[in-house]
Amino acid sequence: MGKVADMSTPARRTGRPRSAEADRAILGATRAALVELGWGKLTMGDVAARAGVAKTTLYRRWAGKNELVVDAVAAVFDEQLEVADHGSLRADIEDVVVRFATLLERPETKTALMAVVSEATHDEALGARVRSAIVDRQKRLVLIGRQRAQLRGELPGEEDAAAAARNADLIFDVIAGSVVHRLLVSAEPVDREWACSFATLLLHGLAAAGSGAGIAPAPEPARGHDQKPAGSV
Amino acid sequence: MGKVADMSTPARRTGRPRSAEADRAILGATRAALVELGWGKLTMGDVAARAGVAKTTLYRRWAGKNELVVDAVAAVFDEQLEVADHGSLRADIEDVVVRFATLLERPETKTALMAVVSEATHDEALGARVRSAIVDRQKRLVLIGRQRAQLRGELPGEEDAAAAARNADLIFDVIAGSVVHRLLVSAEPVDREWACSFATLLLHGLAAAGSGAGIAPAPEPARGHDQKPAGSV
DNA sequence: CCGATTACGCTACGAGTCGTAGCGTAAGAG
DNA sequence: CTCTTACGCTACGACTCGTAGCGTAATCGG
Repeated sequence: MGKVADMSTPARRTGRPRSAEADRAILGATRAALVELGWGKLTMGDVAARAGVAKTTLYRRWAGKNELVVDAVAAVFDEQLEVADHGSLRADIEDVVVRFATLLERPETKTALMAVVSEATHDEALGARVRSAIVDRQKRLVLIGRQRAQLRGELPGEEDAAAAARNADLIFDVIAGSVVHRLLVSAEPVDREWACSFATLLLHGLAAAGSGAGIAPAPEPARGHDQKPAGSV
Repeated sequence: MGKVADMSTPARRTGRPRSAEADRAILGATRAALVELGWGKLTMGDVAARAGVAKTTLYRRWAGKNELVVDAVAAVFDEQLEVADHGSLRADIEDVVVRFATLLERPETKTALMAVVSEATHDEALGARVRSAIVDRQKRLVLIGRQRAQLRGELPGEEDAAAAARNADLIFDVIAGSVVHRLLVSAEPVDREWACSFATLLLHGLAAAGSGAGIAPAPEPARGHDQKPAGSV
């Protein structure tokens, strides 16, 4: 199921196989523990007890809390990957926003995602794992939506492939970031009204950004890139 | 100096006063420890040692790691609150984006913010503290920017005060969320090019969203096809 | 059926952290 | 000077971590 980084065990043909049911039990127990305890108080021993598994079994499969939680959450994201064609770009955007918000409102994901991202700032391998297991799968939805919109004539086709990729990344960061921030930082609901306002904002931005200029791209040399870090450490 | 939630100690006129220098040393040591160790491995004992302070002193002032880190990070955000008038809405947006990104690229904030937000999903008091100490101060920049743009005639004035507030919240979530996501989740740089693309997206969205409709807000459950943007932009 | 191999459950362990209590001392307030 | 509070220090029980060792269970190749 999850087990994203198990490519490293290609040769294991003999011996007792690992219990697939233990995997399910462990990941489920991890999600349950996340809901009740939160990231900070979640312990490996507790997860093992809930799963009816020895603590050592956990460590045989995952290096630690971080990796375990990534896989536990990734399994949830696997469920929610389909998105129907709603006939218009606006409807598709609103749908993906509400859908993503619903996913984030689940207490398991809510707690875990931010914690894992935080840990990933020191652990590049963990970051890569998060991106491949969770982020990239969501990004696919943006690509699908754009393709549909282009077929409908709602968005202009891309001239440059590189620019298209950059644009898709931008849009994904805007959508996912806005929803996450609204929900987890501002702690306010992503209801249909908000989704509608957000979609309106995005639609106009997209229509313009795709068709080239419109508002002057700002004079470059005007100001330097330099900030004042005002170091305090 | 954060100390956001010390309103609860009004009556302490007698006795030895708390060392203000200890506060500075502790918060500085916390930031340094965050850089080196990250959230996960940061311990109260370590912070105390770095600050040259007894561990008990830490617990006399903060309930635990969460509260301590919030204040330590909030102090950083205090430094970076000014924003100059760059003459155009686009320039102001790009500036605030780059500025915010610079702040988030500092290893202290990078690590701490997400971790604290994660913990806040289980601790409403902590969430409120984060919002009042960090988020709301950033939100002020959005309000200032909008006011300037309205004075310049770049944005229409608001009819409804409630709608104006909702709109400001939306814009703030979009800006902050997008930058955070780009930087911490996608792990890609917020350079001038990205800021420019983002500003373009946002500018067109703003111009349209402010002037009322433009793209039909879509019917509720049974969504049909919508017309394309009326090109008022 | 039989060894070889691997996974599992269990126990135990040292190391490290947590948060608190107790004590004597330092520093302002009245 | 006395009262009150903060500080540094030490020590403590409780807990978590991650690992090691052991006997047992399951599966594969011959």
